[in-house]
Amino acid sequence: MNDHKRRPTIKDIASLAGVSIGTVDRALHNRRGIDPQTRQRILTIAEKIGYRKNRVASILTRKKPLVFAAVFPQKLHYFYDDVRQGFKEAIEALQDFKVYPLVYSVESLGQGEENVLQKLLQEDIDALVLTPGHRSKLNPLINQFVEKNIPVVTVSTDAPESKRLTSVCVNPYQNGELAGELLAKIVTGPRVAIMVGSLEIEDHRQKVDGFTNAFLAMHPDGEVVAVVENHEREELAAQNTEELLRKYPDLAGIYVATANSVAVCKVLAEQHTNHDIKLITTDLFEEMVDYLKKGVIQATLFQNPYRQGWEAVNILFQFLTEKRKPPTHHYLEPVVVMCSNLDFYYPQFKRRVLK
Amino acid sequence: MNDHKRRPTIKDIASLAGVSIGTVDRALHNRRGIDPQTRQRILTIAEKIGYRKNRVASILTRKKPLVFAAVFPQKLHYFYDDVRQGFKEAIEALQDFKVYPLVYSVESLGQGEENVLQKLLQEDIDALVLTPGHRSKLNPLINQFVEKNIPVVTVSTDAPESKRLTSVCVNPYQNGELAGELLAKIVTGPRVAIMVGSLEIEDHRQKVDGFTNAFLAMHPDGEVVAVVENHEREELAAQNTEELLRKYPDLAGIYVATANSVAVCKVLAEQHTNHDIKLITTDLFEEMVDYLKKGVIQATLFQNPYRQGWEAVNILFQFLTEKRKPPTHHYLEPVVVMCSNLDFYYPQFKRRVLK
DNA sequence: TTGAAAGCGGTACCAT
DNA sequence: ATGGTACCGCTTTCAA
Repeated sequence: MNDHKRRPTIKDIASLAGVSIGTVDRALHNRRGIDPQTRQRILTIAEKIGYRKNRVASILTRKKPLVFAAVFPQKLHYFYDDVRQGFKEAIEALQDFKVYPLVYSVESLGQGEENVLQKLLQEDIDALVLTPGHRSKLNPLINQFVEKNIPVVTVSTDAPESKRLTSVCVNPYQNGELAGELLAKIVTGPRVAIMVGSLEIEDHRQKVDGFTNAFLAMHPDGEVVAVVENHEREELAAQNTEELLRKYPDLAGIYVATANSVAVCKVLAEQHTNHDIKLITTDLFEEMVDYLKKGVIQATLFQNPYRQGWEAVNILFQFLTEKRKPPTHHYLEPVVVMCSNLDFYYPQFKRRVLK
Repeated sequence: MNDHKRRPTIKDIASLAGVSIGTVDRALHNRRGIDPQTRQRILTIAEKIGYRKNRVASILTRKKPLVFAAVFPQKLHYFYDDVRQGFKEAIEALQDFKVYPLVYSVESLGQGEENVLQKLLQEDIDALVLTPGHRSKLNPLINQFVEKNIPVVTVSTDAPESKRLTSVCVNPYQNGELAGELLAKIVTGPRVAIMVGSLEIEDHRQKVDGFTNAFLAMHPDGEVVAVVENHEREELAAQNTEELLRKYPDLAGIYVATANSVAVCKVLAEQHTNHDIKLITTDLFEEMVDYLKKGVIQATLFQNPYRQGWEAVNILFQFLTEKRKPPTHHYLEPVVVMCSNLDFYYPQFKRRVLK
């Protein structure tokens, strides 16, 4: 177990096989210009002595840098800025391996992504990270990159029908479940409501499903009395909230499955004296901190945007440098954030850089 | 921002300064045998062109492997096996950098650590990771390693008076706070109790403090009616629990700040019909899973032992390869684990390996 | 004090 | 089809 025996190198293989290191390289990398016999012999030897290539050395000899391109939205700063930051810092940590960032922005999710991707298709990049807004339009574009041998990883949103390598995100269904379980435990009455951005959005629908299932499973006589859409508009969110309060005077909890929860908080903070409504929200940004501390928000489910960007880079790096194929989804854990662990995640959870 | 300009190398510095790369190396590493004038000149140039050494290349030239030694307990398998696993896999991921593990075990925390460390002092190791049991006895030993220029990182427990580089752990006070806040939100009555292993243990005492403060702050008329010690003995834990139930028929919650919570669960599961007691526990292992699913345990605070081992390795690696000094404490986030996010952490949370 | 050169473990390209 | 060798960026040793 405590082995520090020297790792075998191509030289070892070469001398064992009685050939040059050039030939060994040919055999190992399936290059042409080598006798199938010798290749087989070399591969057998390599296998036998447990050869594994030294990535450090092989990277050192790479002449062209690896360029990792990214396309992220600007709007919803609190979220995508963190994704971008994670992306950049992950690359920064890989600088010794000659990895460089090439970052593009679109105004908001789904706005002009095609243009940027078209432009990127001309550039000489080695990998692509993006948050696809319009899947149906983007799928063919994504596939074009893949066909050019440029792996693509989606972040936070997905384009599952495309040939992207993997998707880094928090499983929305699980996220909903966690919210449902938590609210079921906190709530003092059986009736709760859900607010989403839009039920058209797959992510939001899945959160609703996960929440509903978990809440009903955990709460003996629980009931989800309403699912309302705020279409990411503050006034509508406020209006919806007031309506909920009026319509269900005994409402015991609300789960806001989209990031736009501030309007809800405002309404609840004002009406606070009359109702005892437990609020579970999604994501984390500045305006929420006070509401968390004041107890208007009981807990929020954090999706770790910084880490999403970070992980995307590392998945791609591993794929490019050692052909390691990731599973089709790379799910991060949703995190229950309350007052006492807020500091870990706000203003921004800096993953301690590994290596 | 999108720079892929080639990073400057010592060669660049050399030609700019009109010296050989050997001299540049001497200047950069403060080696002897160089004119202070030239050194200064070289350092200025390096600074000006923003030189940063390529760790990949420098590691490649290292002839001797780095040996990372570890001493972990065997008992409390569910916890220390994960720490060990994290330690090993982190090193595995660094194998291209010629890092090798040297793992020793002691039977349980504080049992015979001195012997093992004495033995290790003779060996040619480059770094040491351990879970110090008896601090007072271990401090001088730890310092001996440090004085031999072998950095030491403590994991999960600490030896703060020693010269260890840093300690990787979950801040027990924060852990307690999180428990307190959570229980305050879940509980249906004001009176709760705490069970620890022993109040002699700093870690447990801090959890008690953190819990108490947070619970009282969050719960308007909350009251911590008892703090009992189970001395990590099942019978005692069971006995204590029964006593609590008898003495405080209105008990609304229990926080078990030590890992030994199964006995408590058993008692509560039996008495379940009479009392509505919310239970928050610590750590996660097999026997707890059922109790979580049945709702006997409301939530448990996971301390991510796997990641603790992993992080220790990477902190040491960074320290050794780039002199990066970590802060005196490396706190990991305590994680709220309930049914719906259990899968991420059990049987064992495998951090997706980065790079 | 300084320079030159070998070598780490691969890759790439030339020559044979 | 195969061998030889320069080179990536740095460390280390040996000469000068």
